[in-house]
Amino acid sequence: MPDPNSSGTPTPRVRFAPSPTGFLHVGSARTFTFNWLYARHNHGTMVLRLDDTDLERNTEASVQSIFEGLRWLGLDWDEEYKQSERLALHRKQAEAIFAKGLAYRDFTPAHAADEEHSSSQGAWLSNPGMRELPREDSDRRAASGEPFALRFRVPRGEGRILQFVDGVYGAQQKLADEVEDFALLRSDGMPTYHLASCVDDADLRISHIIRGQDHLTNTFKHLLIFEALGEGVGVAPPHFAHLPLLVAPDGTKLSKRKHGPVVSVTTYRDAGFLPQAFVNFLCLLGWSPKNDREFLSLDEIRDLFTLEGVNRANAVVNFTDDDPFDAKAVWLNAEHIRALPVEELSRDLQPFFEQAGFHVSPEKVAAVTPLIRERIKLLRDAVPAADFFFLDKLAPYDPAELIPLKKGDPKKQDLTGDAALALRVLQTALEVLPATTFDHDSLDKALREAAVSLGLKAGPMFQPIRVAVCGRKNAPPLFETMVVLGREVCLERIREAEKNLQSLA
RNA sequence: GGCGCUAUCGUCUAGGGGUUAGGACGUGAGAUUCUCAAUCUUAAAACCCGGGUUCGAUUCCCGGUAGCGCUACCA
Repeated sequence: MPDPNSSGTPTPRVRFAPSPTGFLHVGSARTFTFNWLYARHNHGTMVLRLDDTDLERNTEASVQSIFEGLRWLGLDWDEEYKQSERLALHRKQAEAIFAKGLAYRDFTPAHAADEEHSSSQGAWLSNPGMRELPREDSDRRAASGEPFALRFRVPRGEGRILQFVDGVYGAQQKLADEVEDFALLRSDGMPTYHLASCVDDADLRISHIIRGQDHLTNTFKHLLIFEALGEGVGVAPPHFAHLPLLVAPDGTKLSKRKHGPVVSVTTYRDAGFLPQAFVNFLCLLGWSPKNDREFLSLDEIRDLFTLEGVNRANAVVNFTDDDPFDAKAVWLNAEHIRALPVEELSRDLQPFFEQAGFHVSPEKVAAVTPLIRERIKLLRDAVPAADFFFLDKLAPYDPAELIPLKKGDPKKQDLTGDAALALRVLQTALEVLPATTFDHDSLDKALREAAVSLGLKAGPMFQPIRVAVCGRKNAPPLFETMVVLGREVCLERIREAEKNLQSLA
């Protein structure tokens, strides 16, 4: 790691600050990923901070599920904090801000405030009665135990302009008069998000805040808080960079309530996404390497990642009712599956077979993996793609499948004649196979020779055997499949097929 | 309502004062193969609208429209 003092710019410190109110959301996963990329690209520090100041909604189960999701992504972090353990600091800072006269106590009961705000036509900006309440009255009421919220005293009537340069959206400014007197402390004494987050960002010396664009306008409030923090002139605010939001096809922000499990990273994991594929997909939503490449490894993304590459428009995650996954995510997953060494893929596949009830040896899975690798897009596809390798007895299938169809004209099928042909194919296979070595080349040679002797092309020759052996028409290449299955299983299944075919005729 | 942000194929995006507006996914067609898949070729598919500025705007500016976000004692 470079010495922060050796260059003009210190190494960045970024943070990901989820609030544990449910499972890890794909939007959160992307925010985490972008922070991680920024940190690792710049040799900085990644901080994970649980923003759990909302006691009502936070649960331990959610904390666990967020960690689970983050671990699955395979991205690490360097420091870890829990906001709820830092309450003393938040309160102390709130008091300091109050002591400076930059905040005031608002004794309006919470529910009453709600009504007032919603009934007022224009935007609610402040509570003049409370903002102007003399200090002695305020102290007296507080001392008597009357509950109050602490509100920031936003500068008014001064024409004060709040401004910052966003790393993605560029120069931003807003009149302070248009910012409402937001709460710092709730009436139960707990800090709000705005206060806790800024206090912690300052205390943890966060240099860059990279977060969702839904915080863009909140940033003006945060600027005010940073200014109110610390001794004299306040604390220099960190750099801000806001990320375009991930939205559903209906254009609204992805939400757990509205869009269900499709917004949870565990849904992707359970369906058999590879974490690197998922991360690859996430990065392409709102960021571009600008080199026409889309299939990228994590290392490549990390090397290419810059804030300049971040787009400003919201990105649609294109799922439907029929298919919960964006087609591009699925395609990328298939690409990453093919890029994986067989041993690794085989290891990743094992739990999916187990879960489907196939208690099969790793050796068997390893043998099957190369045969299905190009035929699956999600890891879970491996189960239906490979089940016939593991079944003792094939599931019943339509014996008519054993009969090869003539191309282009399935209706003019001479069913009985073709059935007889298929039967001869199977019988021939039964004659040839016992004497054939079960490796690819020998099977290839033996069966092709048999085809010639029957006056058949490869297609009509192989289909009956394939269906007999796999129980269906679409399957991996025949010879490799037969090798994995072994001679005994193949012969047995072909005999069974022969029986089925005879019963048909 | 107020304030802010955004606007290129169906989706993700590149681009940028003069281009045949590029790529990817998906979709259609074809090739190849023992089926499927993979692969290859190919087709259809976009600059929100209106004004400016300019010799020339999709690109710059303004306005409109639309979408999104914030407007909580949620984060």
